[in-house]
Amino acid sequence: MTAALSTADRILDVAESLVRTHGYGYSFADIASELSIRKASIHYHFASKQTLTRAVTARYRVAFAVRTAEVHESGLGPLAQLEKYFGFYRDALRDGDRMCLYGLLAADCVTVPAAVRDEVNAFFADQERWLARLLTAGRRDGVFSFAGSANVEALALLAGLEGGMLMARSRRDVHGFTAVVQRLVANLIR
Amino acid sequence: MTAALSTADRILDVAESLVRTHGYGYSFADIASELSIRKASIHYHFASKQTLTRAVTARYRVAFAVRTAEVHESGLGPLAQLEKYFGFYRDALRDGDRMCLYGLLAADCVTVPAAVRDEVNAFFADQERWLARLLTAGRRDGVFSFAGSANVEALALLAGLEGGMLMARSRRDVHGFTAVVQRLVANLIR
DNA sequence: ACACTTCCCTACCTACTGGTAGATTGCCAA
DNA sequence: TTGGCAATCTACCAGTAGGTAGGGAAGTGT
Repeated sequence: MTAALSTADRILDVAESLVRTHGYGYSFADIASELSIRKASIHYHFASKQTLTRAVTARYRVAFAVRTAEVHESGLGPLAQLEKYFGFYRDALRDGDRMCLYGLLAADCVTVPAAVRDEVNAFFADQERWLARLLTAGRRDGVFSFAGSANVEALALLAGLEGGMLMARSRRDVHGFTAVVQRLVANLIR
Repeated sequence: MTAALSTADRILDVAESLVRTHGYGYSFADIASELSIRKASIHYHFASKQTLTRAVTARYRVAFAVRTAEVHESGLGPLAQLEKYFGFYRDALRDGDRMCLYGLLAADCVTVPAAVRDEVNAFFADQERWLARLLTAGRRDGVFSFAGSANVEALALLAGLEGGMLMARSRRDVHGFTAVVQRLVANLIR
């Protein structure tokens, strides 16, 4: 039997979903109505919007770190690991108007408080590190082929993923994202 | 002697700048204070936020089309044309917190009115078409090398550009964008 | 039985949003 | 001189934003 979610967790869930559609422009009123509670109750659990948003980003970042670590320790080959990793993004894009939490918050980086922006950039740094390690290992094994630094290649892949999600969502075309991802992979293994 | 800008043009200029920093979350109050006029005066020239935003996007899209057409007719080789094209994005990212108008509006695609979203997607379609044509010509001439459809390759390049701008702005790292762009080019010509 | 804590509520605040009504100003033509 | 138009203003609207003060209900430990 699963324990009922605490109010704080339910707030985090809804907030995460709203950030992934509206970015930092999400509203407390929307969370409250979704959960059939009052706005003031949210402030009991999370003092401010900044606090709540940071909690959402931190939680998501940890969850993502767990999943990528599992892939790393899976014993799969570099190519299979990369495809699993890309699958995380594709899954995030599916169902509804959601996309990557951090991509949207990066778009709102002028509005977002510094503490949240730090969390966003920390996420990107995490992903860059993880990808660079995988790329380095894959090149050593002769699976991947690219010129220059693995860090830049990792950054380029991330840019392709985030930009691909952004455009696919706007155009309501998930297939376009899939095609872009396939191309990113193809460019690495040829 | 240059004619003084009309109020409508000055509103468009400021609105464009604000959209490129805040996305659709820009405000009439900010435009008014920047121009030392009242909010109501903006509504005299542009009936609604939707109208103004669409005017901004349409103007920008035409201006961009003119610049890309100039590159196309410049007589430059495919590689030089591509680098000039990428330069447009790099320039847009420079000075301040601005980035590509359409990338930000795509991020706000849930909030943005349909008429504006159509304009955004039309821009992406323009760019995809222009790039695909250049890529096709470049591959025919033996300058570019890529597998599969030129349309998908064009989409992947656009995704890399938009995502690269997004991340570079959030991380306050224009150099990272430059590195990503160089990598995009390198992946094409090897 | 009592105090304390947790949790959520009602009611309210100030600031700001896009938008409207109507008066005012200044120019230009008859 | 006067009428009319373009452009801008003041003053206001309803709606929403995040946030606060304080009350009440329920449970817990003593």
